[in-house]
Amino acid sequence: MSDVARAAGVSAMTVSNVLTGRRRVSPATRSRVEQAATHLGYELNLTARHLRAGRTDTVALVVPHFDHPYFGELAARLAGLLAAEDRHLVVEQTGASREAELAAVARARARWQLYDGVVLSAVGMTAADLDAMHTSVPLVLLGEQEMSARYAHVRMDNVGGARLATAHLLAAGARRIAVVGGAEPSAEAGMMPARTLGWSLAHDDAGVQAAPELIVRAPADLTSGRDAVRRIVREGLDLDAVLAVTDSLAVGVLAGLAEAGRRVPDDVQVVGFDNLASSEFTVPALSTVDPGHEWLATETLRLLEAAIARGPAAAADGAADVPQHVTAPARLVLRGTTRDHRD
Amino acid sequence: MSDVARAAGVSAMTVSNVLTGRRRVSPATRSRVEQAATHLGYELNLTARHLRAGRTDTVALVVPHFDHPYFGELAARLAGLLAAEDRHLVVEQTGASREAELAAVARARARWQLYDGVVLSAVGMTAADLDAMHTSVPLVLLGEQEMSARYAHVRMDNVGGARLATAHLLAAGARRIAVVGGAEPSAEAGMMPARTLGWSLAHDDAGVQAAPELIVRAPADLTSGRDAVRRIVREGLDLDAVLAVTDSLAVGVLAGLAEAGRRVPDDVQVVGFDNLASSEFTVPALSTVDPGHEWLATETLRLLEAAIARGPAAAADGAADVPQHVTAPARLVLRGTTRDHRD
DNA sequence: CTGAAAGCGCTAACAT
DNA sequence: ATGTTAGCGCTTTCAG
Repeated sequence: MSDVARAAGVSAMTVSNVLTGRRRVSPATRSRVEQAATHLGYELNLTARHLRAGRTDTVALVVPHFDHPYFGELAARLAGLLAAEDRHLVVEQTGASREAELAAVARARARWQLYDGVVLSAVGMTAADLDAMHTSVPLVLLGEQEMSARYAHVRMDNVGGARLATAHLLAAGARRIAVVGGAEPSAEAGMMPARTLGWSLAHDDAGVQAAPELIVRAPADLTSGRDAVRRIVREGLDLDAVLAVTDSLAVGVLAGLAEAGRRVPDDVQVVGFDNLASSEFTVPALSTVDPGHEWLATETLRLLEAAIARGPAAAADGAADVPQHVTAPARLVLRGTTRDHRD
Repeated sequence: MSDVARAAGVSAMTVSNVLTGRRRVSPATRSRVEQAATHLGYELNLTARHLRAGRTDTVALVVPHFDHPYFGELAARLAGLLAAEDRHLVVEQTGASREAELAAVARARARWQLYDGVVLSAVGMTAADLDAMHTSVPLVLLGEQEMSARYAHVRMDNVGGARLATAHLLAAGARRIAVVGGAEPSAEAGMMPARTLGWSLAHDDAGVQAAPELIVRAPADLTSGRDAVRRIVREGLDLDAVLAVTDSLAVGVLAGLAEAGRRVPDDVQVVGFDNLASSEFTVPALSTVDPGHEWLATETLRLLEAAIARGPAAAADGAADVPQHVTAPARLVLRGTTRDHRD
């Protein structure tokens, strides 16, 4: 920068002023500076500006794995909202497992200071892990960990959404509903247990006995969805519907059912959860639970703004002005993998 | 940091030494420092370190849009490779259109200095745009722009891949092959023209007349794939196969064909291009061109390393040691949307 | 093994 | 409208 200043015959301060536009600079000087800058191929050093300013106008979204469409969609939404105020979004990855997440978070404490705020989507961390994590960086948590009082938290209505979906299947006549990606039902233990709880509650609501052997454990990916169906078929389990706890699983389930020659929705109905953009385009089109994407993104940023406003200092202590915990409203999207109600 | 130093009764320098491990520190001092740091909740300021060091150990992948599975997969691969050497990957988005890309690139010149190197995946920029873009940041280009001599460039074999796929369709008996996402055939004008050229050349190879009315223009997304089929059906166009220039389009095409009651592959065969992870799970499973993902990621980083080693200074001038341009080898992956050869 | 000084490149605050 | 000074928080270099 001083090179440019020298070339233009002014001080570094004036160059800075031209670049930021913060102070009035006479047109003549301005153009001399601009010429000199172009001529020298000068590029502002943001690292230095950030150090000086103590802020970076950048928010990070930290996700378990880059390669998951859900986070891509979320990132795009957040980036859109941030761009409107001239701020940037960068996406970083932790690495899915609890261990990887903890390691990443440990390393990240320092790293996150590079950002004005962080949206952390943690899948493997427990509430205890979160409490052990101290960071002064304004943070919003996304996901299904138990609430940590120290950080703002945005979550989906997993129980409600799964309950809605299962209720629809039951109303459409299904009586043997497998929950692929299921787990021990619980509102507290993560996404899979919560969605399984919704499945279970819907059965109670309808006065139908839920069959525990239809809880099919599976990681939330495409391959596992197909494998789950193969397993079900191999074991000769009777079923007339599937609640897949994620759309990725549902896509795998559809592939598995096709492979097994089961017709969807005539023989087996399927409902997913997430309403990914691609889910409208499966054959048949996937019925699914929409977790309230827009709402989630907007609310996440609102809470992050609040955390940033509270200041990095306050982020760590349970200030009077407590971080909020909100739940997005889920909504059922009916397409071609379910039959109509019979009522 | 000076706070920690004071609390531990040492100098800031010693704190730094404890943190970096670069110099020997006596165990006693080390533990005093560590205690003080934990006690004060001290977090190293990376911005300052980066300013001082002139490097950030971070590489950025800049993509048109977060919400595209192809880039998610690429990012995951690059992150994996980088993590092995304790370096970080962040993903940023430009915004798909040429205008957005140019604006982003203009703003980005300064921004990219935050990184040791940048992998830029540009879809809308022309060679002229690239030449107009001066940056001292080590850069590798991904995509189908004409080669810019100034930057290393990794591309897919679009022409070869599409030619391979089309040849297979022709050999399997198809004679009316629509190219969805097609364009004026050309090796120079971007991904769509290149893949359309492959389609055209395969016809020449087989001595079959390619029907120009079967070039169906469409942006590369799911909806457009379905819309393209709807248009084809509405216009009563005769066809027995589709080359979709991306897997996303192909998925939309499959949805459109299902909607129109055309059986795949009996009535219409379909081949995509990209081999996304999800493409194995369509019904029927999508036959597609694999652009050599692994190879692409590895090669990209190799070239980026070279650019970084050449140094930021050299990035701008056409040094003796010229940046390289490489093309990944494409491979046909046959699954359920194509019929077998009849030869 | 530890410390003091200096500076990375920028900009707020205070001159002029 | 422009310049001077000082300092953001770290680490390299040179001294002890």
